[in-house]
Amino acid sequence: MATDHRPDSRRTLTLRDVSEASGVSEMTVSRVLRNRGDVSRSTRDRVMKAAKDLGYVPNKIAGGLASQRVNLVAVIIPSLSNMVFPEVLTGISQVLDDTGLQPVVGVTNYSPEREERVLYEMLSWRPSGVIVAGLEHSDAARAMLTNAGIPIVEIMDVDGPAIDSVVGISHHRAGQMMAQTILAAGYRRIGFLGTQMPHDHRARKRLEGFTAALAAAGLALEDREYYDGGSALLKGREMTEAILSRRPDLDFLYYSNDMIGAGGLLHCLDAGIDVPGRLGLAGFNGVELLDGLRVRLATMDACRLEVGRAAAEILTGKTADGRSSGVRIELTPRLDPGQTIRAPR
Amino acid sequence: MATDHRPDSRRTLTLRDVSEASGVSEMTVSRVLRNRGDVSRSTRDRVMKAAKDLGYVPNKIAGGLASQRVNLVAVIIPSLSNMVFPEVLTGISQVLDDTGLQPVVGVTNYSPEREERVLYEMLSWRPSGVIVAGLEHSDAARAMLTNAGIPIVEIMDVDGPAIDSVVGISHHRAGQMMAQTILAAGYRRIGFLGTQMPHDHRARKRLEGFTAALAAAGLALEDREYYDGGSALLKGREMTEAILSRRPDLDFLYYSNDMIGAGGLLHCLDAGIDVPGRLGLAGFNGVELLDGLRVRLATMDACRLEVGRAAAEILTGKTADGRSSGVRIELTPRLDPGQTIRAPR
DNA sequence: ATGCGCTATGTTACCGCTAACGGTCCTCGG
DNA sequence: CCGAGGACCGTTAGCGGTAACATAGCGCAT
Repeated sequence: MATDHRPDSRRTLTLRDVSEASGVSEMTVSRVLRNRGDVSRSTRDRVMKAAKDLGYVPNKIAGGLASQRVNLVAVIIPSLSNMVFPEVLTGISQVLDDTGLQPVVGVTNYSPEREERVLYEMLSWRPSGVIVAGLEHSDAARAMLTNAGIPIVEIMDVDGPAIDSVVGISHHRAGQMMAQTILAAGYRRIGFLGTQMPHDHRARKRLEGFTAALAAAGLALEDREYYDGGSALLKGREMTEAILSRRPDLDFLYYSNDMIGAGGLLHCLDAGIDVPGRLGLAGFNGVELLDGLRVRLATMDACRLEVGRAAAEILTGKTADGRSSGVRIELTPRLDPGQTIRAPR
Repeated sequence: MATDHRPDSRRTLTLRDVSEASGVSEMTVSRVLRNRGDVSRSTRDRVMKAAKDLGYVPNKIAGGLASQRVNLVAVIIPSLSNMVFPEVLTGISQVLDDTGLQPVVGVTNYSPEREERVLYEMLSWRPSGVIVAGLEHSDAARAMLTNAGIPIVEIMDVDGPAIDSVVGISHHRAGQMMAQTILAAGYRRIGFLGTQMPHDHRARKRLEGFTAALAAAGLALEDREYYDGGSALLKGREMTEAILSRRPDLDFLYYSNDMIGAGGLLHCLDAGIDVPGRLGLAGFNGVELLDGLRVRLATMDACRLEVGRAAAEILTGKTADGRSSGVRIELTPRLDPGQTIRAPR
């Protein structure tokens, strides 16, 4: 650094400074500041005052090393721009706020390599727990998680073996359920529009469940359209126009997420297409945005907030039996038919 | 914790384990793992192999205490659900990824008390820098920042005195600029729709700049509408309907953010209102979402990505003169007239 | 041979805090 | 009056690394 950052040219404060200022031992100061152990009311007040006057801020680095306990929870998610994950984070924070634990977020950008790096980085801070999105990890990442010696919660997805605890929904079944609903409504020529992300396993599983249900009815997807990057709403519009001009006979479009679904819906409304009569639409995630559209898009809620809360509760031992590992919670997504799937016939 | 988390019943590994496994001193292992100092090729390889085989993960708590350096940058923002902040974060990450520094995010929910708490918590980890949104802080928070002895960058806003460095735009001028554009287009009966957030100082400053420019032209806001919580898009719709039914004579609506602006635009389109002929609209932020609408909303880009990047560059000393404190960067927001402001007359 | 400079490695002394234990009063029942 | 037990506070010994300073070995010019 090129410049000085000691406004008052003092080195940073330590417990010793507070102890000298208040005339007690460092240990007593430590006890006061952590609110632990017996300290008389009078000394407590004196120490508190001294600490505040000096502007003392404890050093958790030193504290963590000494106590072998760190009040951090590593939260590893693929992205922050998806809106789904901030909502999960909100759930986590809600629960963690009451405890001493603090979430630290790492973002992987859907890259296994980055996940590995981020995880390594996080674990090197010796957090007291890890919440990580998804069940798919590199071998190295899996090994790190297994050997970390702390509770691990994999979230968002329950379709596969868990390392320790797991909280989420079955995306396979979610896709299935949506397909069955669509079929029950009489739609038959179905197209899919999704993201070009090989590492979005949950989207993949939804599609697998979806096509499996179609296959069970002797059907297959008629057409697909993928996108990559850019404004999802705009892409949804463009892709919808593209797929419909290619296959005007399609009677249903299944989108891998609500954002492109909303784009598609906007296109259909603008183009004067009869929704849900001639064409049905459905997305996934139950994003708040949809509430603002004139026509409500059919969607499925992935219980993001609840997933976050449950994961945090596991780490804090707030489970039914107080266990903080080996817990498995499968939530059931709610299917909201909105106004873009016609009534079953 | 109720359950055991030592799959292999070993305590967690330390440098000593690696040193014993590779037959060199702990110091040499430390050098290898940090890639610092001279170590022969052969021992380096041996140590690396041992570390990998054991699955050793360094303990940054101990390392940080010993070296008095912590590769963390505290990033303190009001919210994650605003989309603006994740984008700033992206900018920060882009720059920090190349350095050894790692961002740690704290969220304040626009509450000064929470900001103070989060800041205290963050500083207790002794980060090597702080990036904090806004110039308004409690006295205690300001004192902590001043005395932390590390570079501080306040971002998003330059209208006011900075503690150390600052990167952002002038929201006052942004509001002014928008008002002038609107006036130049001939609109005269102007309404405002915004959030009910006393602590969103940037929104407040925009509105102040906006009304100041109106006043300079002898005008004032004709009506206002505020909301609080819920889906911004929907609220935008509802508020727009409400304000227009109350004051059908308004010829322009200025929104405090793009999300409610987009909601308003959708309402107008659905209601068949002539935009921008009879009614003009404008928002703020340049969110990606707008690209997906049939009609592009007038907006102003707050240079979020650039703000994040510049802030991170200051902390890493990547400035013109290598300084990492006392830097001031004012960016100029771009006004995008979109298709909801008519041509100047 | 001598000593210099370099590379490669080891030793020592902490970093700031807390767990664990010890000590000192004081109270109070027997 | 004594000892047990509690309230309160101090002392000691690390936690797992790293900075800073040796130290050992080697090639090479003198």
